[in-house]
Amino acid sequence: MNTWKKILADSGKRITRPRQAIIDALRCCDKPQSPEQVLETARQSYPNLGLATVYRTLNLFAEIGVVRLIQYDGTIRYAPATLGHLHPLICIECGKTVEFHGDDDIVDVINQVEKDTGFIVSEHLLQLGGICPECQSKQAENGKSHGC
Amino acid sequence: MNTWKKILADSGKRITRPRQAIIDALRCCDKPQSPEQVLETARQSYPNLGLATVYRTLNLFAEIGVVRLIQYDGTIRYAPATLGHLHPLICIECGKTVEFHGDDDIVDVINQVEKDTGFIVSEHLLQLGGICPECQSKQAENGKSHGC
DNA sequence: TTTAATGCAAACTGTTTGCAGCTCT
DNA sequence: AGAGCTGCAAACAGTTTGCATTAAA
Repeated sequence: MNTWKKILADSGKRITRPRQAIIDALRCCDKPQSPEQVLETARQSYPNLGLATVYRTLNLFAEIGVVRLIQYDGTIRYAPATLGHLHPLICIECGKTVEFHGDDDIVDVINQVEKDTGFIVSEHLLQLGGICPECQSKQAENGKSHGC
Repeated sequence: MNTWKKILADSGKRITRPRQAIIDALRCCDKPQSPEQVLETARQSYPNLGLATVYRTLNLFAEIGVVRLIQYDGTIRYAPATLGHLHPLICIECGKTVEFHGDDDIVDVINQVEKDTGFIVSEHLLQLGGICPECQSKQAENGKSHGC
């Protein structure tokens, strides 16, 4: 069974067509999307979806950990959250987002910071940005398309 | 000379009373603030400051690197940016923000990620959250005030 | 059948913009 | 003196909410 369905069911929420469409929309594209973009994409499979539902659903999904908020270009966007604690790596050319697992490594940073500041660190937000392999190739051969 | 004044002057911008008040407001409090909060604070020293000016000034300051945007509680707030590349560490109890220097340490993470993903990593966003020493003491002695 | 979830539209907040007057340099 | 900056108010965009209806369990 798909994990998000299980999480929803376990928290007493319903699995509905709109919610399916929204999850699919988030997954279809590698980029983090704004609510408006999610609406547009999701309407391809469920045409009379409403924007309010998108907002309500994204908030719900964020609460139960099915999607994650990403600070992207000064605004907050949404991307599916892989289980476990992963961090987004965003291509600054095409917006493609992949995830990486960096927790083990930043433990050192956190220990150092705790020692220096006296804080007890319990949360962290880590995002990286760079150029993905595809865009590196494109740049090398001077192409300049922007795909989704 | 204060650094922000130099940066402003060097980019051909003017040093005005409203801008002074806004910088002071950001510095008076350890917490990252919303534009509305900045307005309120800054009006204590410059009463007929307008909200539009706060927005324009914060945007300008962010562009030239005098303030930094911080994702705090789902919204984006502003804090003074210390020169050099520092990261915010935010107390989840009282909101107090201090900065730490973690670049040397996350170089390892970045190297690993580049090897794993093929990305060339050029930017990073790192924020930590936790409990500051003061709030640890307060918790220990069961106090529960929320100061600024 | 029961209650959560939805779609629509209206309300609301936060942010940007146009413009006449002001102020830094 | 002149360009940049400001305050005000109006415009705008993004997000939330109320309510009658629909659909999941």
